[in-house]
Amino acid sequence: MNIKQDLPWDNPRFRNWVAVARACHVVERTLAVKLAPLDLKPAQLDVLMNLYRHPGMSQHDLARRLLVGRSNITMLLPQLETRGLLRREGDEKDKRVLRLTLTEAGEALLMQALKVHMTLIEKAMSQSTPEQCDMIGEQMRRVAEVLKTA
Amino acid sequence: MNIKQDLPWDNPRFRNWVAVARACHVVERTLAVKLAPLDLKPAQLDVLMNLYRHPGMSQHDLARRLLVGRSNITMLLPQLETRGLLRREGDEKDKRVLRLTLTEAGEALLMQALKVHMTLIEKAMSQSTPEQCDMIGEQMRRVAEVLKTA
DNA sequence: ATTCATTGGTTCAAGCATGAACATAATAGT
DNA sequence: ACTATTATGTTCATGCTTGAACCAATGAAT
Repeated sequence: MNIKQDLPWDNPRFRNWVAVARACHVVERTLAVKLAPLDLKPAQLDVLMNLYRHPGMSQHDLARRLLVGRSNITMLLPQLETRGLLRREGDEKDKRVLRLTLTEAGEALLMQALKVHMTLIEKAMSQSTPEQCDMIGEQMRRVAEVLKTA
Repeated sequence: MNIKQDLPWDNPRFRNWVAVARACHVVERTLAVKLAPLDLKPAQLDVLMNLYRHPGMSQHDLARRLLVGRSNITMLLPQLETRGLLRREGDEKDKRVLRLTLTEAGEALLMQALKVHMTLIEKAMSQSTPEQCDMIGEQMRRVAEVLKTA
């Protein structure tokens, strides 16, 4: 009858998820600091990474991949475009969509930023064995999957 | 010599961390939606949770625990205070600090919000065995620990 | 063909988080 | 006792993200 009997803090799943969230927060924050010398924010790095792996993406595709709103992309891209890091070119077939590709400069900056990002992640995950690391990734992919229908 | 040889996407640690970040993002977003009926944001819930577990905290302590700037707390609290969810009272000994405590209403709302949060986390982590879950929590605590000195 | 609905993108106002600059209180060094 | 340093909290300007309203292009239905 005591409501405090099943408080979340006694629940392993809850306690452990809090740890996940905190770790993410710390990594994000640290990444922002480490990227500052390149004049890049984590969100912008995400854009460059996705365009590198999927050249010719539309803005809508990019938004869905980054889990953000379309308007966010609209606000984000001009900064990168005027810096000459990417190109936006209208699609021939469908005059609504804008195809996005990295420029040479964009790729070059991305490579620098990736080095920073990699180093950080290496350090963060250095405590886990490869098996543990894979297991974590596997479970987290399931989390995202499960919540798609929620 | 090929720069693409050790691109991050071929690195298990990197790939798996991306999964962690995405899962966090999805959970955060879903939580925001589920909390909307209570007129609570995730950040506000974090405040209530921490005050429940550590009554009499100062604003500075709260900020550090939430991994957030002090000014953020200053901006966040008035909303909750005017809603009658918490009290801010000056410390007797040290006239700089403000001691924070939940009100009855604050605790009541917290309990409702916790039910929502719990349900979400249960669903998210339902795919993991207790052992996997504990291992994940353990590794993530280490991540946060390792990056304190970075 | 002509509507009607859908889709890609933009604009805009509002809400949050941040960091720097500030004010005040406490403390340490002399 | 007096100055200098540190610590708590606030203010403010800036920038990011969001969601709703909007426009233009496409596709579907009759």
